[in-house]
Amino acid sequence: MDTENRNETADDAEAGRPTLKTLAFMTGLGVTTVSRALKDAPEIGAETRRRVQLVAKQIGYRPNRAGVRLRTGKTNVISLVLDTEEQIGGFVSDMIYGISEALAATPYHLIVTPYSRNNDPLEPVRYVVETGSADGIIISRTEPDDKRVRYMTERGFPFATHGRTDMGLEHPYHDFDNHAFAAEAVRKLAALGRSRLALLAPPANLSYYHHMRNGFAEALADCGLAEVPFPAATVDHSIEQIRARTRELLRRKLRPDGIVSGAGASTFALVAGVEDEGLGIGTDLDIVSKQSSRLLHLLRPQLHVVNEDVRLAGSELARAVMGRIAGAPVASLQTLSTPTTVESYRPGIPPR
Amino acid sequence: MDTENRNETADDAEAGRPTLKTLAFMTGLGVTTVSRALKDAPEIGAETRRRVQLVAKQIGYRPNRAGVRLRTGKTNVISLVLDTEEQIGGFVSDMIYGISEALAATPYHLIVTPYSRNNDPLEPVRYVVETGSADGIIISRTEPDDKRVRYMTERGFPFATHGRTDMGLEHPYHDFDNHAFAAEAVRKLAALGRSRLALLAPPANLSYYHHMRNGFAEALADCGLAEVPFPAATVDHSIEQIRARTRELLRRKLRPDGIVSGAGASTFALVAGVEDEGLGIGTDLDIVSKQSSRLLHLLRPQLHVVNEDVRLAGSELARAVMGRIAGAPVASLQTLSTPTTVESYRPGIPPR
DNA sequence: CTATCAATCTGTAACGTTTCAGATTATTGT
DNA sequence: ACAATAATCTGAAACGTTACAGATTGATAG
Repeated sequence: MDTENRNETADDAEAGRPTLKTLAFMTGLGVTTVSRALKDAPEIGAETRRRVQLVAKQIGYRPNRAGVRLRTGKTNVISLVLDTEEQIGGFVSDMIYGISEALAATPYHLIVTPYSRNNDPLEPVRYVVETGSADGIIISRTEPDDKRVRYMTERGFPFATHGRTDMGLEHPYHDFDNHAFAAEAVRKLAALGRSRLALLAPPANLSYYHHMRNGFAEALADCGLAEVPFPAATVDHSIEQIRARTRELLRRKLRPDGIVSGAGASTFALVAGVEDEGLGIGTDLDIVSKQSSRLLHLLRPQLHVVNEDVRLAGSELARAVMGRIAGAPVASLQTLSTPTTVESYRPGIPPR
Repeated sequence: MDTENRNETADDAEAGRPTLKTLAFMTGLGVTTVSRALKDAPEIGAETRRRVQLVAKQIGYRPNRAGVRLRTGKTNVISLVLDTEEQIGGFVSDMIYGISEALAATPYHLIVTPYSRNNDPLEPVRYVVETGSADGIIISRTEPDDKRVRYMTERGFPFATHGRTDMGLEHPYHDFDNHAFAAEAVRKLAALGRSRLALLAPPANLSYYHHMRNGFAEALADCGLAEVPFPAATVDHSIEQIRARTRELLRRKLRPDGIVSGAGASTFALVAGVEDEGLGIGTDLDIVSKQSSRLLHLLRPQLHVVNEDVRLAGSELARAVMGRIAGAPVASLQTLSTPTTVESYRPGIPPR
């Protein structure tokens, strides 16, 4: 037998990164056999399998991603589609860390696909799907009737959304229970004896606007409290805008004595506006705010906060897309994160 | 001539995403010609070139990345190597936005390669280099004598660092001038009549620790001021730790009347510590802090701040790696960002 | 009129992987 | 002893791209 010339000469396997051919040469097997042995295919002898895998481990074989991708179409990439107009707040870092965490023990890589809020949000999604540059997509800023969700669903492209939709389509998602958050917040303010509440809400096109608004409205009704409308500002506005609008809000004849804020960074502006008007947090009015980074109690200890774990959201979303790719039932890929109870610190007493 | 059967039949070019073969079929040319026409190779007729490019644009041809990558080894990917233990502060978001901005008009994609600070920082770099999963790398948390820099330099692998090194190796970098920042900060405090200054510095292993420290020390000497040592805390410590250490610092017999803080998030903790001790910012002592998000003047208007544009850093770094990949001279890929002058707001007066 | 040359174009092979359709054994039943 | 079968293994082809080494044409020079 001409072992000498079975799979090219030894030279081929010499330099550079080991490939299947290298393994084939070293084991004396065919490249096909090696390929199958590595993925535990059934028709490979137990000993051969072990032998191949041993050698592969020894020489540190890593499948060439381009080869796999070209042949199979599988990219082993998850794309995080990001709005780069995102306001201050660092929300995104945690999300990325969370995703990375979930991807760490898998062959998946994370690729960031940016878009500007001013452009069509469908554009980056279409790009990824059309060019097949990822196996799955994670999107945020989800809308009740979301073009992107429809697009990907129609094409059977795996994805998970940060936030739910409301269009009769089942798909993987992770969401923070903003309904519960707002309701909790209102009840807290009620317990504090506040009665005229305002809500600094998300922009009205996003899904969680409705959740938060409904939770707010329901709890308001439950507790018999009144709303002071505050439609002029959303958590998407700039710090300066929110600050200015807050001042206007507080100059009304019937100003609120309690505010629920949907985002940590916005609360910075809110507080500034309140104090610009010579009012005191915890005295003239109370604020309950959601936050993702734990800075608010350092801003003003009198603030009441509810923590949103965005890192967790990232992990969950990554798990969800991977689940979808692997064909898991969608129902098992939908998670809702329940807000913690409202945390309050007594002024002057540092938290544990 | 058997045009009928030149490059397979029409069927091949029918379904799915267009490839070079599709274009070859449509134009009646060979696949090689099409490939060259698209990249403006010299030996292609002017008309042919135009014709091919027109058709390509019309049908929305996009080169298959896996094909290119397999054939040429070029990935068209930049890897951002990230420490996922990063403290609060959202620093990373801006960096990513900046990089995305610079990559937007290029064929490059951004991939995030995470690592835990507890593990070997060389590990993710080695992974990328060994598997060839990117054409270039961006790293941060640069050290004066940086293993990663040495590793990549030895292998001729393109990279850019956020922060400079000091090991006699030329390489692309972007850095914020922390020396100038610290010096500016000290001068500001001197001008405010402060005389005993402390520095909340970065961890001592990082390059910019030395820059900041030296700037601090030099300006201190220039102004004839004294230092109150504060080695117990760094900007990498947790909020709680910094807060506690700050309290200890302020309980010393000779406490500082001015503090320079190297990071925005740390300043939150610093302020809390100061106020825990019953001292007032702007009265008992002044603080000059660096910040990347513009929240500090909302925390306490009395704070003096210098802004670091991390988004810009991201763009510059991306440009630098791409330059390196394209073979630009290293000297042209080293940028230093000069700090703005110290911004101060008078209490109660909202900033423009 | 032929040889040379430049200008265009072309097919083949290769990158590393997986799938397909066998080929080679060894094992079994009769 | 022989065919049938199961258990292993195998080469060739293909994914889409680019580099290499020509082929074809028309024009130019001798």
